[in-house]
Amino acid sequence: MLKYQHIANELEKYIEEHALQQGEKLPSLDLLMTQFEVSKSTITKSLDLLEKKGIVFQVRGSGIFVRRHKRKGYISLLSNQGFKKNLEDFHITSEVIELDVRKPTKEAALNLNIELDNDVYYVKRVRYIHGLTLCLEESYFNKSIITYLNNEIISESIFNYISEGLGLNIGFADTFLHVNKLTEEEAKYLGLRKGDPKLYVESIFHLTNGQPFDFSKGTYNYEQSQFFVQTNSHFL
Amino acid sequence: MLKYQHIANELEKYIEEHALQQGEKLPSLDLLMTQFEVSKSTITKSLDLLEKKGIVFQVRGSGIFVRRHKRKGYISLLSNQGFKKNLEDFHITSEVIELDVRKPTKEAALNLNIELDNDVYYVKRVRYIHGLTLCLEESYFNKSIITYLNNEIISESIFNYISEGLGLNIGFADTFLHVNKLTEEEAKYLGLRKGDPKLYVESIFHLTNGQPFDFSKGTYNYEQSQFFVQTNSHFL
DNA sequence: CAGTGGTCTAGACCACTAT
DNA sequence: TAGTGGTCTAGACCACTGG
Repeated sequence: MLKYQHIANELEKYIEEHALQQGEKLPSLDLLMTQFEVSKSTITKSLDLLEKKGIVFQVRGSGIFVRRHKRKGYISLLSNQGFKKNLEDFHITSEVIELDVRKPTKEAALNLNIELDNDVYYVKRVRYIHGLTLCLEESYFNKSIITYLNNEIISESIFNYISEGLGLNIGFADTFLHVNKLTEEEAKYLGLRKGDPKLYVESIFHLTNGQPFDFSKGTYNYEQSQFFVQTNSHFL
Repeated sequence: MLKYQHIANELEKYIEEHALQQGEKLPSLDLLMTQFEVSKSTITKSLDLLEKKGIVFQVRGSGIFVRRHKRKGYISLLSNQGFKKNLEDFHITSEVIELDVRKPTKEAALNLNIELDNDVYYVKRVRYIHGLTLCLEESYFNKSIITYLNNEIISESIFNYISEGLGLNIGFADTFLHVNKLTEEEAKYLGLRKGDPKLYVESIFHLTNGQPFDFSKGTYNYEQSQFFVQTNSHFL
């Protein structure tokens, strides 16, 4: 493991275990340098990583502080992997409705950057949070990248299988959000009524080399839809 | 201006002016080093910044590539500053409904981390996008930080005034999203009907030193609500 | 195996904060 | 003005990609 990643993990663990709250101060750069026996740049890199993740903020001339909001029960729009990572805190389960190999729709082909006669894995699932319907999701996986899927895999964490099982490196994702009214079919799956509000989410996931491998469309139950996003300074 | 910021700006401008598309390659690190006459770390820092912003992605052993999605008309949930920055592309206007100094609600006091008897500026606005109602927004500004506001300022960009006019450094924000049904009052302001879907957004903005200065609650017109978020590798 | 990006170091110097 | 974080350099060495 890389030094700066290791240090970042240690610091994150430290914050977690000591239940540090927003605004609490971490040791100074100098101290961390000597404690971890690395150069200043390496510590800086660790802290930049934690800052990107929204876990700390650094104030020149003052110190390094914990960043942590107070609200519980919100799902991060960023720490995502089809949301699995923080779903461990959330008891998420899935019911698979369809799984097969087929040709992509025009829309899927466009978003996956493939031809209409290439194969994709098509997955349709209902996902539950604490036993309540969270969303109805359709996914298209580029079969020339994701070469094999089965029922067991997609009931668990697909993204974990992609990294560990297939040895692929997941890079980045683009996510598009709309608010709209439920259709009759969607309402049925979610246990709501036609015309009720929905959050509609499309995501395109890419490997580190930029190739899109997953195009997903999800319709979220508005009653369970509490999301949050952390924004950093360079955006403001 | 810092070197790495300057270089990042130049590269961003270059990508913009040459209308480079997703996947197009930028010059190698070595080339950039010699062109800009800086050390490798400085170039790396520039590129890391652009990567954070979702403008490029780097592939070890291969090169530096432009990252850019294809969809138009989406508002970034991150490049926000109350959304002003990318609103320049969007012709946003505001109508001020209320502006006064008052005591905060419990909710506002909690989120701004102040006492109930401290003063806040209260601002209520309807915001329009291309002349259509985008959202109804209520904001609470900590008056001990934002010492003065008037109608002219809040019709323009509040955040610009805070940085330029007041010389304050805006640091980071936490944003919480819900989907729900419009109340009668909200529907009236947005020109929709009671019970229609809404996106409800709460944001807490902080200075670089971690002090919250603005708590805002916005109700978005679902017909104009198209948002996107870019996720980077360290989250996946 | 050549080219390209990533990690890490040691150290100089700068900019801001708190007291 | 002491303490603390931020920028920048020059260079060594590592890890991955692609022909």
